[in-house]
Amino acid sequence: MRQKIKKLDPVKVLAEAGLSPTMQRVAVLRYLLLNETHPTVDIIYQALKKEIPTLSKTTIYNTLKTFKKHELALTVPTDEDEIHYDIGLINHMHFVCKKCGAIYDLEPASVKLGDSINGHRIEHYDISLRGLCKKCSKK
Amino acid sequence: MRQKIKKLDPVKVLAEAGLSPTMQRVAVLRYLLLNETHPTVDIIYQALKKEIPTLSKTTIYNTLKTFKKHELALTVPTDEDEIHYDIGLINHMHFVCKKCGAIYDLEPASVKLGDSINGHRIEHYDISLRGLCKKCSKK
DNA sequence: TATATTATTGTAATAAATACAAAACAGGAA
DNA sequence: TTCCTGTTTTGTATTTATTACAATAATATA
Repeated sequence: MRQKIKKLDPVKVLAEAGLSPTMQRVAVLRYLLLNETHPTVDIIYQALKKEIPTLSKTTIYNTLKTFKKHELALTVPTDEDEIHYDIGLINHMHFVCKKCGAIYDLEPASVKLGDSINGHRIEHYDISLRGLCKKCSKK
Repeated sequence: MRQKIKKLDPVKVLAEAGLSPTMQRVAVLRYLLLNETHPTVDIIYQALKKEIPTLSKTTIYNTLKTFKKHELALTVPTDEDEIHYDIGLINHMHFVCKKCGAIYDLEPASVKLGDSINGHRIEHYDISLRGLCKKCSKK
């Protein structure tokens, strides 16, 4: 599934989301499309500063917040204090290793405690749903 | 399911986890058992300071970290910057409202985008698995 | 009781994230 | 093109959640 993702054109994806394709947004989106590393804000900033020397960290924060609102990016819950981001164009499951902290992408599938997926043993899971709650959708 | 949880004795639960039942730990655990509010560190601190005036916020941090390691507590991924905690003795699903931020407990069930559960419309989901990854379990 | 280990406290430090205002940029209209 | 308006980026200053650490207190063990 990553292969399909990697071929997407950041400029087109931004246009479809109704966002102007500024150099900074294109760079951040391309970084998310091409990398499976679930980067933090700082990792993205350090990487892109090389190609855009005037880049500001605030821009990365703004851009990711905008992407998240438009569902182009999402945050991966981990036990660390820094927030990890991933491309949001497909639905993932994530496996986070308790020991080394590595984050793996998995195809959505039903899960049970004690099962293994791709050799990763599931000791715990969080299923977190988002949307409009009953009260808010009545308004 | 909350009803069963509420009747648990914090002292016994701590003993079973191999943790000494200090006044502070009992208070934090009881708070998590009795409240369905998915509190932050600060909310717990403000509430317990009334009964334990010498309480330190660092203790709440330490205690929750210990609880998490022993799987008595878990963190609920939200889009806010403060971490929300919940009792970890049963497996939950959580629904987080994008508009009002409310967090609901749900019974684990299979989910599909666009479905509704208890009137809450699922627009997005994160399935986050934890455990030992393939590499780490080989060592 | 005495001793060793563990837990708590409070302050100081860290660092992630935000607020804000100025400058730069993009896109549309004339 | 040129002007105009709203949007985006930038950089600094600020906020605040979280951690580090060392001293004190409490707990468990012999």
